[in-house]
Amino acid sequence: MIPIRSASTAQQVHDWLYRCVLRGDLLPGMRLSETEIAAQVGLSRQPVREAFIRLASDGLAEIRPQRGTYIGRISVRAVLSARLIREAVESDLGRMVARSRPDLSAMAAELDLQARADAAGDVPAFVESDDRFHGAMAEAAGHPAVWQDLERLKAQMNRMRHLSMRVFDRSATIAQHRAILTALQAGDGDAAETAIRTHLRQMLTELPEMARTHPDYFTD
Amino acid sequence: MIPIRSASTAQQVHDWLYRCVLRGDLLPGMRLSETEIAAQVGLSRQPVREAFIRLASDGLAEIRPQRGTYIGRISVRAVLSARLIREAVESDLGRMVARSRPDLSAMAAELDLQARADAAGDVPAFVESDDRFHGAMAEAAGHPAVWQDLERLKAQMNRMRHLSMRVFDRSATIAQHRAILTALQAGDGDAAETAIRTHLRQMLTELPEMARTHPDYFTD
DNA sequence: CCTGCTTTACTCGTATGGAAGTATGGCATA
DNA sequence: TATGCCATACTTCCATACGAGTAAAGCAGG
Repeated sequence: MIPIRSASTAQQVHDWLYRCVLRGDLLPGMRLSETEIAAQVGLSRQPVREAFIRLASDGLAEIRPQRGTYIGRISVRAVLSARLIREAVESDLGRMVARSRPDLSAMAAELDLQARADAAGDVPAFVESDDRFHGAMAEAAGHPAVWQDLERLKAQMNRMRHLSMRVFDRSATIAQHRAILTALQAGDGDAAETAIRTHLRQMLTELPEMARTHPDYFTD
Repeated sequence: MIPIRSASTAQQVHDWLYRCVLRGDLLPGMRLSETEIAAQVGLSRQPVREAFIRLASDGLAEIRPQRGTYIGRISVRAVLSARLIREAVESDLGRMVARSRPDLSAMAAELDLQARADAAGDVPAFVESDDRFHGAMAEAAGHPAVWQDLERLKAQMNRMRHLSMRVFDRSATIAQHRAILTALQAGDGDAAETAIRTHLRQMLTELPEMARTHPDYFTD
């Protein structure tokens, strides 16, 4: 028999809240009430409370003792750190891919998806495909586990991107992705690194813009 | 008035357990009982349980529903991922330091500490100074927050190092650190990157060795 | 009108009891 | 002896109750 191993209720609540925060359904600074959520999902406070603890560990919520729990604001510093880490790591991964010349059809497929999502104006689909594009590169480099680690760091970044991708030019992102893929297919490590760094540095201009537009969503 | 804000008891229990795991006082595979720990620290089960949840979020414990909570084994994959990420990030940080030529006395001070700790055979002190050495480089590069992020990923790695540093040649580590510092002081970015990558690749030989020596402490 | 205290309602934090699930040992059986 | 069933003891998980601390509203006094 297949071990379905339904996760604990508290874990399920956490996963639900986690997605809500990343998708922007729960906005920075918003208040989270244990009793309120508990009533919504038909549970007692305890599992909800434990879900909040997990959420705080993710850096997505802030538990202020005896005061209340709030959705954390997007930390500019955290986004910049994650960005720097991504630039360094993905540069190395890109070089590995360029050297070993693996199959890159997965990345190409995501590129097509992005074009369609852009045309349809489906922002969530675009952002998710963007993620999978970079994940596919890590996979092609033979280090899928590294992408798992980056996912955690990227949490804060993703929240911003769900906002910024509504505003900024998505076709520019697609062009940058295409440049990366072309360099990788050509096996040109230097060009790949350059393209990757250029692409990820795009965020350095987007971030201050978003922080200016939505000052109450950001901190630091 | 200074907001002392004594952390919640659950948080204190978590911090205590966290240190115990990293120092190796709690060994991989060991069983953690809510009731037992609760009795030890004179609390009820609930705060201990919440501490376990935090510990699981850190990847240091594994909660098996209705079965028990166990200290997680050291994931070889996680260590390799963290190592790859560190190599990429610290290479970039090293280049930044070499370019901007900031004050590096903090790194030099840690180097001295390591020599003394090695002579005294104080392994924990050595490992902690090793950490601060790398942290000081991130600080010198102007990105202390990046090191904060790496600390989380390094958790699994540190557990291994507390084991391996008892076995392997610590003077070799010191020599590698000296090479890094020398390159940084000279402002030689290429040499710094080479030294950093060489240093961090040392782990690629140590890890399989440790996994072979302590097979029941590792997984993957 | 403004200031300061008091009350009140709310929050999170902890303790405890019961429910559901799992592993283990003993026992009957082949 | 080997095997399968079953009762028991143990675990985590959830619900509930109580306590401590905070914040804000109401009110008295200037």
